[in-house]
Amino acid sequence: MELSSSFGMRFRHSAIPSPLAIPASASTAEPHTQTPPHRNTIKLRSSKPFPSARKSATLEIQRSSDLPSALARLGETLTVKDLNAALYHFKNSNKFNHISQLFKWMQENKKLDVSSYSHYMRFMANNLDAAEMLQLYHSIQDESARKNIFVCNSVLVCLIKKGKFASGMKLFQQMQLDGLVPDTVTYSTLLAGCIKIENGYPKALELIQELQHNKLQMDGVIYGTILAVCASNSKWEEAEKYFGQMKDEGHSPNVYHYSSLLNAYSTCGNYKKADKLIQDMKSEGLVPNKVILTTLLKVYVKGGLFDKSRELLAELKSLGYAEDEMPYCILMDGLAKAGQIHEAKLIFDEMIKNHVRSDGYAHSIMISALCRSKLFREAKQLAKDFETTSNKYDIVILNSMLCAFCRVGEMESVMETLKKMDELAISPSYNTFHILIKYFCREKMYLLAYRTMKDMHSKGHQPGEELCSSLISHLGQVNAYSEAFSVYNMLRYGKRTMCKSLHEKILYILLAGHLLKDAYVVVKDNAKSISRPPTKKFAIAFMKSGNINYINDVLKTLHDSGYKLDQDLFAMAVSRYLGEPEKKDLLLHLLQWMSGQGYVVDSSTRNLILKHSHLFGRQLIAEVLSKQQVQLKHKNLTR
DNA sequence: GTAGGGTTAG
Repeated sequence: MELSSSFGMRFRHSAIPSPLAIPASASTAEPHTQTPPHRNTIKLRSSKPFPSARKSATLEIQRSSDLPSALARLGETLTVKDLNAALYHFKNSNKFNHISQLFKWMQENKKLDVSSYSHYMRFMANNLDAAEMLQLYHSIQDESARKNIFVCNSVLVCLIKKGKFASGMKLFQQMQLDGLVPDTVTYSTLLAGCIKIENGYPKALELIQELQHNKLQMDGVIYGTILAVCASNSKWEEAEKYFGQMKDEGHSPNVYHYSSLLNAYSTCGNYKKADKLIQDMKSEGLVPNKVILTTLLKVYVKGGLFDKSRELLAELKSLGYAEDEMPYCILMDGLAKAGQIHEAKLIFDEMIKNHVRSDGYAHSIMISALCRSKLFREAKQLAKDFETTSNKYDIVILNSMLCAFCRVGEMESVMETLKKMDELAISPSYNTFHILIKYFCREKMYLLAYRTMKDMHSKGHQPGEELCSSLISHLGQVNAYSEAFSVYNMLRYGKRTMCKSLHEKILYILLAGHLLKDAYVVVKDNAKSISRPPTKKFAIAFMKSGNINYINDVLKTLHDSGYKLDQDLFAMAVSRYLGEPEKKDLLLHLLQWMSGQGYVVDSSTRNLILKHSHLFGRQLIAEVLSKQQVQLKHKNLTR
């Protein structure tokens, strides 16, 4: 079930309309059967006819408002070079729709060369998504274009910009197999992809090694990129190493290099090194810019130097570098995380007073910080303020608001926020679900919490163990046994690790609900994590009322897991079998198995079996039991 | 006339 359907609404899953949709006229334009009149006449009149005809045709194409028909009329006149120039022209006048129409025509009419592809890919890097770019690349017939360095780099730039590092790397490897010889641009492009990915540093190192193996020289941009990778992976020592190496090789660092090294110092808040770096930078004649000073603020904040941070923020303001919310966000987030929530709020208030541009980050930080400090009413008030003053929503601000509304228990505002999410076609995230499920649990709406978790799971989010564990307990308490088991299974078959005690917890719940078959699955898969008392409880329950066909299996499973079976269990099993004579084979099987494992039935059970032996075949029963007797005597003798 | 690098929330 859908999360939103709990509230009588649905999240839309509308496909994003492509801004590049090509009008049908582009491909279905009437072919012009008539030869344009001026073409032949010019040809006859002039000894150098084409340049001027082409020039006017090029101009007409460039100015055309109906590009497809202009192309149908004049396209033939133009050379590939002219068409490439037109692409360039459209790019300069930001006519991206024309670029795609023209390129499509060039493809259909096979009037394109290597630079048509590389230019088009460059120009459209922001307008095409990764899949479209890949499709375009793979559609290139011309082998020399497919392994051209400009073309390959352009495709890779697009993939990396769209955050598709893995597919970029895969394509890169394929390109090399196809004969591409990568250059430093290729490597800096791929390295840039390592900045944003998890664990990017080792991947960056591999690329650097490969670059060196290919006898390519590291240049200023490569150094800039690896410094950024170091910074985003909190590796300031490595960043220092590259910074020094770069200078040793004669590349003088620019503000980018300084800002990355500075950023590398920020994670650990090493303000001494940061101050020294700023001094070095100034003595090299470089002037700290907005980014440098904002990053320095981050260093001070991380280092806990809040007075110095406030001074620096004042300096940023006086320089006109605090016109958007970022420096305020850095400081207030740091203050809040250091427990100085009221100091943080002062910075926030100052920001509001100064009418600083905001995309909602500041509100999101403050609302979350207030919630963390359990100041829910203030958090809710800010969420309400944001609603009235802004219309810039994203999933993070929506989650912050939702959290605040949930914490003060304002169901109506919660619903409004979910509705807004739906209207804006912003999909709920992992955090959205967590916030809602926690809220429903607090409100004792356990089945709604359960349905929300099902929804979450079906959308590909793996709920956290703590939340699952608490929901399992609550569902158990309200006798929702199979729902509890369903939550357990989401964890069990998810990628996350789970605490061993959960197996016992669900086992008790399943036993309370008499879901013995499910209980057996839990015991079978996790016998080693379950202690003796619940195992015993399970064994007794199963012998009493579990499916008779599985009784032997259960006993064997318990035995194999190291559980010592006692006489009571055998007595119960035997009495079940005696009640259903058609299961006599199972009883015989059990008695034989017992002999094999050194178990013996006690005398009263033995007598009971003998009393009913006519049902099973006296001879057989006598044989099996006497075998057990021999064993018993042997056992007593050796004791 | 085409290509590559830096800062913010959960």
